[in-house]
Amino acid sequence: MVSIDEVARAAGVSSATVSRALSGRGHVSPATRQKVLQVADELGYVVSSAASSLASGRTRNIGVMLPDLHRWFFSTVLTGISEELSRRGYDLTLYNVTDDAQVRQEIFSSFLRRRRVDGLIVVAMELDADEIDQLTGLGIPVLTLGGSNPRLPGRAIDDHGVAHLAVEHLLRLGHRRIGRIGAEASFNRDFHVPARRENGFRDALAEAGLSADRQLCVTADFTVEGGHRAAKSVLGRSTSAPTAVVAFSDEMAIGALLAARDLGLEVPGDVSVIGIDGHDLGPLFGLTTVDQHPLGQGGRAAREILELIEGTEALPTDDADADLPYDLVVRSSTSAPRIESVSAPH
Amino acid sequence: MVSIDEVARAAGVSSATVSRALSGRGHVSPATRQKVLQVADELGYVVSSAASSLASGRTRNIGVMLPDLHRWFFSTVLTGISEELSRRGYDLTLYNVTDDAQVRQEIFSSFLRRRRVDGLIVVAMELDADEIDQLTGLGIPVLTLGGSNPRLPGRAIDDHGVAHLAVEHLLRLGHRRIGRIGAEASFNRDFHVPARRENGFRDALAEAGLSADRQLCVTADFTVEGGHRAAKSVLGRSTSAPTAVVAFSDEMAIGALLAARDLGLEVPGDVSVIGIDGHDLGPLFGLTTVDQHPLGQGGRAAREILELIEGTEALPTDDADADLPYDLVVRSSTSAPRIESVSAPH
DNA sequence: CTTCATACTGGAAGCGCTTGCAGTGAGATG
DNA sequence: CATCTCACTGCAAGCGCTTCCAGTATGAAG
Repeated sequence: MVSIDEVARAAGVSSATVSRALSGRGHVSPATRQKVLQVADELGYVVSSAASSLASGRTRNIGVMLPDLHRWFFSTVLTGISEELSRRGYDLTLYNVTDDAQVRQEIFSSFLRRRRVDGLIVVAMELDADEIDQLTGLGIPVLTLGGSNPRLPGRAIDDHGVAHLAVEHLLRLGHRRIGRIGAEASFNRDFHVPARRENGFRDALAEAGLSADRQLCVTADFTVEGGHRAAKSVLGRSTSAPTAVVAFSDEMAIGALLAARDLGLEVPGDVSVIGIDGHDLGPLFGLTTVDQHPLGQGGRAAREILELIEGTEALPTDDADADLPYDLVVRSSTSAPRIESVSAPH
Repeated sequence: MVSIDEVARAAGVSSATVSRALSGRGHVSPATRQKVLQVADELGYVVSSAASSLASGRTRNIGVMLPDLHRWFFSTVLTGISEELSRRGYDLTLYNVTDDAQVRQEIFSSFLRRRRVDGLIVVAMELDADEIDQLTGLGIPVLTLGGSNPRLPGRAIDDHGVAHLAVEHLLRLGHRRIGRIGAEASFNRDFHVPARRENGFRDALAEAGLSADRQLCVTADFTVEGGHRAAKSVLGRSTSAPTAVVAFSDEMAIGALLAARDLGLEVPGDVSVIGIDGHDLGPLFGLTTVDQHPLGQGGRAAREILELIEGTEALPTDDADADLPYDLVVRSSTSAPRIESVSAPH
């Protein structure tokens, strides 16, 4: 492995100058820089991250903490983060927090404290007070994504608004009996997300003079299987089945679509289904959804954490509280309910 | 941030002894070790990875390179690796290689050369000679998974055998017109995998005195959507449609299942479908598959790379060439073909 | 021509650990 | 009792960079 001294010797300068030429910090004459760059390239010199980190305190590495690689949303956000970071020359260290409490504990008390990262992006995790203390005690920028926490800066979509929009869409189509596939509170994941969506769901109904029918509201675990199971119980009702269902994730919505088929129900004829996320498979299933652009969220989070780290100027705080964008994408899984359901004659 | 010297002072020993007590290298009396451990814990001391790496040459960090986080197989393997590594106190740096040739080039020529990792696991990637040179030039253990390469040690399933087993299953059920959803060669991914499965497919047919019908063999991109599209073209044939289809991934098989439904075909009545992988959603779809246990593959790869790095004994080479295990899992997507197809009267 | 500011460069002091080496003391051996 | 062995410990030299500081040269300003 070639060291900075070899480059310095070959270029006829000091190692200090090589360091400055390569990092862009400090003054180096154009000619010298040119020469150093060329020599470094010829020799295949790449700075040792350990030595550089130790001397400078910078690691050029970002940590990403998330609760479950298997959910589409997380792997998509991670992809977005990863692409942006590699474009900017940063490495990515993954902290995949499992349901094992001891592993989780270990991540907070040991892994993160090795000073391996310059910044941390925490995706959709519910953190307790101790954990937040540990994160703030790290002395590095921490950004949350999709799980807002008053003590930590971060971005999230307006979960209330997202659910509200989904329900609104169904109401506008004329639905009045609307089911809901929500989510259970989970040890690892942010339980505020389902709670806020729940409120959006209820408020939208309330504004239309309706109230949520407890029997049409079930919970699942954000997965296709969970959504399938939950939908079966709601849609399989012999009496007063809903004419539409809103699922709090696209994966659950897809599960609901499959459940409807299994039950011999036509979508959207017998029942409309709307999800939240913007899943890749949405087009294939014709799924109407509220797209929250997870890939873009990841890229944006990456850009913002780098801004926090490298930013010469102060953070654009005016922009800092802006909610992330989301859009209703109408496909073929929603339509007006069959005429007999629209208004019950009295 | 507390340093090793502070721990040393508080414990009344030298920093050398603290280092030895915490790392377990060298001799430390039980009493001293006890004391150091206790003090370190009280002070919340965690070793600085940069300083430790620079001094020792070890990083306690493993790199994982894979071509696409979105495919179920990769995120599952990654989960398996991640769990095992965190259990062993290792960090994980992710190299998510995109289709962008420049990004890929950059990963090989810069990112990997920062000496940030003690070992590298390369999952299902096709590497050219230059890239392999660059990997071997890293001076660290490199392990491939699911994309065997003669110049790099690694594990893979017997792809020929896997496809052979899938076809065998269909043949045993009495199928004779068997379609195939294979995969296109891709810039990033290992194109030997589809090629070997193709051979397994053909050989199994040949052993039954059959040959592959070109018109029933299509390719896709390993995704649900791709499988859906491909299956539509094969199953939608007005004449001589296959009675069974083998897909080279479960995601494509699921796509095929959906396509069959869209076409009004019953599975397995009108057409049997079998996949390869062991996808989480297999049970939900009743998908018959050849399970290759990706989670276990990840864990095993992690264990092996650590063995390569820390291993006191030589690698158990007798075991080194063993293929990874796989199993036929029969569910409800395969059955005997309808009687009229079994043997055409002449 | 002198004075100053400024661009550029090199020397050298760390960054916070690990580990080779040497020293100490205690138990084992003859 | 002398000698040896060996577990234990501390000292100090790095690991390969970054960056402060000081020194030189150059051009501008007075």
